[in-house]
Amino acid sequence: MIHCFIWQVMEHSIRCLEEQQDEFDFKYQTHLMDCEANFLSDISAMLDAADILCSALIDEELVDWKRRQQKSCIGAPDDTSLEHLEKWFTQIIECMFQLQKFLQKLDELVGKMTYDNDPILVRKPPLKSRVDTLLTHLIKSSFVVETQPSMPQGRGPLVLRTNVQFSVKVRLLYKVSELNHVMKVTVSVNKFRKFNVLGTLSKALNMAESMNGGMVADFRHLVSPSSSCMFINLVLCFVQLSLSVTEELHRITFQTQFDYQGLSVPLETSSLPVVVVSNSSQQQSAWASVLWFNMLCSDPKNVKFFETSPAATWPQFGEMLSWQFLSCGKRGLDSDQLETLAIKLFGKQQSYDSCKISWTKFSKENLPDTNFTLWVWLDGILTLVKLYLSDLWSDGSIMGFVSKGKERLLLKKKQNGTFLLRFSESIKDGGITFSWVQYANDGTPSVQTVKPFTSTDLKQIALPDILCNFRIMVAENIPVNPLCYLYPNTPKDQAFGKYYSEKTGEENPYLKYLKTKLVFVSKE
Amino acid sequence: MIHCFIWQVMEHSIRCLEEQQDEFDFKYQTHLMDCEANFLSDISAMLDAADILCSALIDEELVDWKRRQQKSCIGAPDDTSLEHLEKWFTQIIECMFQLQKFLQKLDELVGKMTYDNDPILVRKPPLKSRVDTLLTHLIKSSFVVETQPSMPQGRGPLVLRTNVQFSVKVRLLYKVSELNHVMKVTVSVNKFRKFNVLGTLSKALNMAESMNGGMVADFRHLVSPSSSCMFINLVLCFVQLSLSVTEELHRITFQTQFDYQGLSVPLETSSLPVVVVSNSSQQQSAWASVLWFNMLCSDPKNVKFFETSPAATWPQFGEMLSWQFLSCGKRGLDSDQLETLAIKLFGKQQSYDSCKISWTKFSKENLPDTNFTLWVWLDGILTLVKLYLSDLWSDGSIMGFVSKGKERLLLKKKQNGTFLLRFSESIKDGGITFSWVQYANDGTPSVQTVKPFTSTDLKQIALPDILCNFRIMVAENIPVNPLCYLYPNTPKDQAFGKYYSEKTGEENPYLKYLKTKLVFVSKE
DNA sequence: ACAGTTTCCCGTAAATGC
DNA sequence: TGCATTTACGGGAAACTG
Repeated sequence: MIHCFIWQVMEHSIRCLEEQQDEFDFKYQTHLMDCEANFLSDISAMLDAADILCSALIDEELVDWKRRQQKSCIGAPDDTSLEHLEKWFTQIIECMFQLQKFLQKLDELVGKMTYDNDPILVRKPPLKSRVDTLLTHLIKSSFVVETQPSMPQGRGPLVLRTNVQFSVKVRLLYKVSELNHVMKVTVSVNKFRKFNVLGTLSKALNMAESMNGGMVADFRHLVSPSSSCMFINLVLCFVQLSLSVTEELHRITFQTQFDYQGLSVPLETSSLPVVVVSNSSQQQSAWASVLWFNMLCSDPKNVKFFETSPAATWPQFGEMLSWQFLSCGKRGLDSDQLETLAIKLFGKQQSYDSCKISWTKFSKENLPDTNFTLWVWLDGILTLVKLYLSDLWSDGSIMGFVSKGKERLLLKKKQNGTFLLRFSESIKDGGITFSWVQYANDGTPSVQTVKPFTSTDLKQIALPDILCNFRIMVAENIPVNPLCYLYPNTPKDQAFGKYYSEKTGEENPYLKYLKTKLVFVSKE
Repeated sequence: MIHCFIWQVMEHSIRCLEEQQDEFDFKYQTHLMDCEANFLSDISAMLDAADILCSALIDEELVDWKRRQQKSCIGAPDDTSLEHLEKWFTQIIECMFQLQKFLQKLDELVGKMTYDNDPILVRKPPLKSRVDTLLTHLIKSSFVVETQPSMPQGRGPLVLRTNVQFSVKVRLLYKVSELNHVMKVTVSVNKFRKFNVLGTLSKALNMAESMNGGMVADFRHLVSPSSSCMFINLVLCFVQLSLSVTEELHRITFQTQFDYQGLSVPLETSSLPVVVVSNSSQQQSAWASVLWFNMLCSDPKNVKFFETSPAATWPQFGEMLSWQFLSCGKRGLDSDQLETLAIKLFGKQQSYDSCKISWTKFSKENLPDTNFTLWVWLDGILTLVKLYLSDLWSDGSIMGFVSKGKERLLLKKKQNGTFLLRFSESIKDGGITFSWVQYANDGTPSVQTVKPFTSTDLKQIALPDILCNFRIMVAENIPVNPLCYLYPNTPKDQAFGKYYSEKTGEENPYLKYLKTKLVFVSKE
């Protein structure tokens, strides 16, 4: 909303600037001799307007975009398109170049016929310098990382693995075809540990490679070289003593030179901090670091972030968690689910807004009665959802986060055969279980829970099929399926029918054989 | 048997040679002046004996050992220890060096006091030359590849993968501690395709590294370099047009220099042909090539072996197949199983001894009514046996290769619930199925077969557990296990009971949960 | 388009370092 | 010795290449 308004203002301001310029142009053509002083005043006024525009653009819009990009990296559904920014940067920069040209024309005129006290002699140089400063500032700011470093199949950006390709896009927000393929960008990685970028270390900005027409360079490959350490490394190691590899933040820096219209500006930008791992077993904790950094810190240069143990408020943390589920299963966490988690973390409270969770609690200390951390637990569930449960999760069929006590309360109020799906709290790599209510002959309800299914199980048989075919051997040795209604009262087949993979078995060519079916059974 | 005899003869001959030498030594000390001529004759006689010994050793024993090594590479249970050969080579070479020394001593004597027609002047040089020739021949022959190139986790030797380490041992059969760590060996690979050996291209022979005390060098890493082709490659490509990568045979050659006791001999030896693959998906056909080569060809230099389409006789082929099962499951193929295969290949015959199977039939042409070759079929079964059935296979509980017709005949003669295990003929990656006989109320037997289980199934549940828990839902919806006796009449639990993994389920910590069990069921 | 071949790289296991 | 980190590489899939 606010953005829309700002955009309108922006558009309007830029149009004004352009109109001013047209007017100026007209005056220049017709009345130059008469009113030089006026022109200079006009230019000055235009620069005042441009100053304001620039700071709106660079200090607000661009900063906002960078924050949106950061949040988007960790799963927030924010818009990160650069369309508007590119348009504005291009227009303002074009205007400034025009102004620069007018000032040059004035120089030529001055050369032809000058007189004492000519206001141009006195007032022009500071104007020219203002234009140069503005242009330089604009162009420097327009060199940005459009797509943060990421591995093609990685779970998210900003986690890189040695000896595996990654790509990153840098671009100029000033779109001018003359510069296409001309600017060479070089990359470097700060070397806490010993990393080198392999492959082409410099590459030309290339308009064609960008999806939306910007100028782009992409780079690949990070390797641990075999060269020996330098002394400087030892010092850094000392400073970083307590940090693990996945808490080491690295900046990938891009440098290039802007040479155009007589203006020469060295450009530099850098990625958000990246975490470098050597094996995919480290990706889980690497991603935790990326989440934590981008949730809490907007300064990409702050590579010492993890030296101070930073804490998050519950609202920040809950929102970030919700983004993770959004990324993995196209649905965030609802308020009940979030409350279950808040109670798990802080105990029952009036409000959780001022509760804080530390980095240590998130990813270092084990949860009570387990040998894994909060993040390991949640990430196991996220992985399970992503790989095997995304349909059910996005349907909202999985209550997921609900305490055993609350589960019992909920089910006991419902009809026989009502069940719900809940994530295991005691399984490290993600487990999902179901509980159902059944009534004894005397009408007393009892709630039963099955041993949680893990990714190993779900790889074999999809959860809807498990629910469909689950049987309990009752006393007479007759198998019975105790699941009828998904809580609160959706008939099982209505909730899951579309995912049953049954009908199969026909396509197999072994018609002379008896078909077998793999099913889970329980003995009561 | 024959070998034992030869060994005895060898031992004896060497002892004779040594005794002759002692005698000679004695004479030399006491009567030299008297009977030079006799000495020369003695030396000559000794050389005659040594000649015979050498050719027995080099042309027979060493050749036999090399053939045994070749067969052992493809799974034959042959002994490939080098103990005896090392002993004999060492003893003979030591003798020869002694002789050489005596002849040198004679030189010194001749220097002191010579007379015309001294027989030494005339007869000694040819003797010395014979000693040198023999020694050179012995030492050249004693440089051998003790362990053929293989990857640590490879399925067998002689298949190497680019960018994966392999090791190979070369050694001298002449054991002399003075040479330990002195001889540098260099490796090279003939470059049909563009391979380079990375890492240390030369390495010192090292006594310590050998398990049994010989001298050993091992090498690692084969990589495809990025350098461009040479013209010569084009020519070779043309010649090799119809050969696939896995039919390209490469020789790894080792060179070194023997310098000892004034004798200097350049040594060279090479591995059996190796097949180089770039991905494990090529290992199957690579191993087929290695099998075929080493079954049929004893000339390691014959890298053009696959240019002529070589055929094997059924006895050769069947034996080789049996070795494969021996390697994978500690039991070869019995005559019934081999006959089933022979019938499958050649139809019913009186004798299969003169039947031939071509390389094409083995590994190029698809089996009738399938889209895979004979080797792909067999290798799938071998893999299944190795990974999931080695116990049952080595127990002999798996009949495996039996035609459906014969199966029916066998079972119909047996009591109700008799079953047997058979490999699927129609599944590419190995499948095993069971068939059982059951009698209708009127006493007519019928044979039923279940859909084959593949490695995917057996990864989930071991075959003994499948047999134990298999149920058929009979009309009243009551599950019944139709399997009672393993053919001919072993009670099921007696054959498989020791492998049931049941009793488990206790160790899991989810006691509050209902335990589930994954089982295969069939509807009749 | 396509098949043979290689490259890429995930994830397990083992090795290495500290 | 135990834990943190890296290396090795099997095997599935994608990319390459004639």
